[in-house]
Amino acid sequence: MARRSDHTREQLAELVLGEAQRLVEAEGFKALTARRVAEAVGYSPGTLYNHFKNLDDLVVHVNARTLELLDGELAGAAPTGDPQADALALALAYFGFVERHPRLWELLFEYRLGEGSELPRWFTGRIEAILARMARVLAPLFAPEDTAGVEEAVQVLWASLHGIGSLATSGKLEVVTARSAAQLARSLVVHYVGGLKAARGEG
Amino acid sequence: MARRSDHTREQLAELVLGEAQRLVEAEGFKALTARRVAEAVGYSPGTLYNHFKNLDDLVVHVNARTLELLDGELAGAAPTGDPQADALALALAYFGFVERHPRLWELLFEYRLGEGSELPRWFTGRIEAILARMARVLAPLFAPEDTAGVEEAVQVLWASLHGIGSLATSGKLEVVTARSAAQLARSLVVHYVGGLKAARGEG
DNA sequence: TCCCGTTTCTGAACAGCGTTCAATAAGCTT
DNA sequence: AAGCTTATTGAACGCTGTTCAGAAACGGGA
Repeated sequence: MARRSDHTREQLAELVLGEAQRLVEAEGFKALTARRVAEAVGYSPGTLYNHFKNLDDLVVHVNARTLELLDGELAGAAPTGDPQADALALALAYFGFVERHPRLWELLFEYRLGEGSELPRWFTGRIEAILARMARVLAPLFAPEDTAGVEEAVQVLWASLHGIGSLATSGKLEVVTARSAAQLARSLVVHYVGGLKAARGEG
Repeated sequence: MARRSDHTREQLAELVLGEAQRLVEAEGFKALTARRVAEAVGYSPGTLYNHFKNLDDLVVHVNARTLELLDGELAGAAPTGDPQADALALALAYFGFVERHPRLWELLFEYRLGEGSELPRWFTGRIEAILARMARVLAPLFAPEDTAGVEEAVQVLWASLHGIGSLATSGKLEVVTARSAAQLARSLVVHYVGGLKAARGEG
């Protein structure tokens, strides 16, 4: 029996999250089972349920770490003030992350939680922090009071990048063509933001 | 024991697909289990494996039906010759379908097949037929010989619509705001196609 | 040092999953 | 009616998430 003095509560929770992350990166999220995580950390399956409500809860916490990673990646794309160039830099940084951590990205965005599991507020808050990065670079395209316009554009770009990543990681884009996800992202950002600029120029 | 004269091979396969579809529409794709489908059609679980290679195979066939439905929906959006208006009509028809059949759409695009299951060619062919609809309405925006340009634009729009649908059906967009998927699709199409037009005007 | 209350961990158990396959039943042909 | 072919069965295997009574380990006081 693993003795509880081996790790403090928090150490064990971190250990579990780390092994879960490793497991997903190595074998995809279908390998993330209670028994395999338990084996990896050297505790019994039941112990996991003393630290996480259920597997969905564990997944959410792994995903929180992934969001941290992603946010760090996006922080490397420093805004220049040109919305089109900055949005493109964010999009390319995003796909740099997807390419480096495809399976963590899958767990973050493709894993469907069970019916009983809602995303906690602290989690959606972290997503909003990432969206705020995009909002900042797009803001110059809109009138200062038009926050709804910025929000809409951010959501369109965010969802669209997500779609490109989704089809790319599931192999459903390569089936149709070998064109890379990053190239599609470039086309999306260049022309969508171009369309926004054109609309603003006319209005 | 169900007697084999109750249904011909094809009747039984159709019966299975119909009940599987009903099950998904009613309870989501997590309810699509071999035992429940078997119970619904009045046969034993093992019988399913005489008609389908495995559950993934069954899912692919249900999805083929869904693609049929979707294609029929999109056929209702008759092209007028104006790329922007026609692409928008296709996108709105697409989300009309997503709203009417969210769970079939989930099974089609969010269900991940197992490692051993590749999408059959007849299936990807049907998807390409749908993409061809979008290609036809976008073609006027490009030089006649620029098929690569059309292809890229089609894939960008297809993947982006997918992303909007994905975040919408998983509830990850409503969390941030109540703005509807269709409104985001409208913004995407209007400004992306607008950007394409602007780029063509300059080039 | 011993005891006791508290916390933590265990591992067997339960219900469900996809899938396989020997045995069985049903239908067709002669 | 007998034989042959095909379809169906349902038990079985190894997996899954999750629960919980019992056991083990710890911390504090006597």
